[in-house]
Amino acid sequence: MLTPRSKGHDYHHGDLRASAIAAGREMIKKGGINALGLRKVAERLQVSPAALYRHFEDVETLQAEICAEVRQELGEFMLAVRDQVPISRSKSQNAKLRFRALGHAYMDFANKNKKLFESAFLFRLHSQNQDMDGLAWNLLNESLDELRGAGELLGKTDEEACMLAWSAVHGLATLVAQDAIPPEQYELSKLQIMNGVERALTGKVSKNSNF
Amino acid sequence: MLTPRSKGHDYHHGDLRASAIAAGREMIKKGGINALGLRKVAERLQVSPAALYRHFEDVETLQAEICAEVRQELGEFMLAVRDQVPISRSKSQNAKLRFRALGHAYMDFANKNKKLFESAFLFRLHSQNQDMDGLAWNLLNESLDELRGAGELLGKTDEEACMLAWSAVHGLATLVAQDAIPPEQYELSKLQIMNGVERALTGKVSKNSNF
DNA sequence: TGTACATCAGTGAACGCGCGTTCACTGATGTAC
DNA sequence: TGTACATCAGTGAACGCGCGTTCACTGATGTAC
Repeated sequence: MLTPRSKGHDYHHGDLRASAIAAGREMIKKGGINALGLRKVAERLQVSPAALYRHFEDVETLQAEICAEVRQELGEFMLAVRDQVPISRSKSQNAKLRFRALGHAYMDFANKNKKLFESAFLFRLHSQNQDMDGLAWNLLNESLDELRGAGELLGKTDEEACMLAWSAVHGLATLVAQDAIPPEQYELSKLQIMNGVERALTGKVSKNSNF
Repeated sequence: MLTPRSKGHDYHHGDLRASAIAAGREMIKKGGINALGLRKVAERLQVSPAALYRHFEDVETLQAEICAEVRQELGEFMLAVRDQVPISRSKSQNAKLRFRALGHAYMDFANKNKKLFESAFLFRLHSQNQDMDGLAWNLLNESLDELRGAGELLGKTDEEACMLAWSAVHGLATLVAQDAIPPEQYELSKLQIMNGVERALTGKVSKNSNF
């Protein structure tokens, strides 16, 4: 169990809110956004359905909070992967490798968490209607700054860089999450996307770009 | 009414099958895939729910058929837009313009039919699990052949071309369909994608690529 | 330190709803003779 | 050309189901005195 009861008393759950989000997450992970239901979450936590209304206004709120959490996770995963890239001597090389790491992480997350990824972008709270917020988006812009600082973004290219990179990477992520790409073709496709994006941004691609 | 009854007899509908698909399409168009329901379709057509079972095995079949129809429409729209491109003297120019037209059409379709586009790729019949079928995909490959024939695809680039073009264009289409892109930013974004893709494929971009 | 009590997080039963699907049926159509 | 009949596309009533949400309630917790 995610939040074990500390004593023999069953009446109070401990942290029902967090448990509900975790349980809902698992349901979405397995069956997609439609597999999430308030009653099912309650049943899974062995709690009466009404109890959840102490923590969430309605089922849509729960849904939205889970999706927001997943988006956050995606960003954190990208961050972690990027920061695992060994530092290169060359500033340019460093910027490029870190940039590629972000793209890879984004697509890998979608590939490993298909339903979660799909759902996370399907429903948002009204406040966060645009994609141009959130950790992932900020990391991309940070990375483009690094490339720019290293002189790897050409003038005209620069304006387009962000949109192209975002769309291409998000595009393959979407496709793989929806099983529109045969699994055995995924790794190659990922490389192709990153090579293509790098070529579009910098005008060339590092030799032997196998990652 | 989509299929007006020819006489005063109400018992037989005329073409319930086609009407059901059309009605369902409208529902998805307005409210997304979840707005589609067998009973709602029946009510809309002033027909008993059970009548639909003469034409569709179950509600999922209806859903899948509508989605397949939309995917077909998307392809036909792309075809139509591409064939409206005036013929250029240069073979290269021609290939590029026709390629760009396909991309624009794809994204415009998604922008104009957000919910339909979104749904069309969400559910497919088991047979058509992969994206690598359908008119849209074939048109892309055709277009890449034209570019290749005109000597506009470089060796290493060639292998990546298809995946990159598909992902980038599909990516923006997805984003705009999900309202993740501010409407006033759409036209510019679309240009940026096509310029980026063209640069990645050909190594350069036609001057003043405003379309 | 012990008791009274407000607070809060749960219960459990019930609500109405809309859904997909089934079944025995019936009205219209068109074909054979 | 008229009638008998098989075929087929509808009807309408009923089924069970699971859903989100509400309400009056109750058990546990922790704070004031």
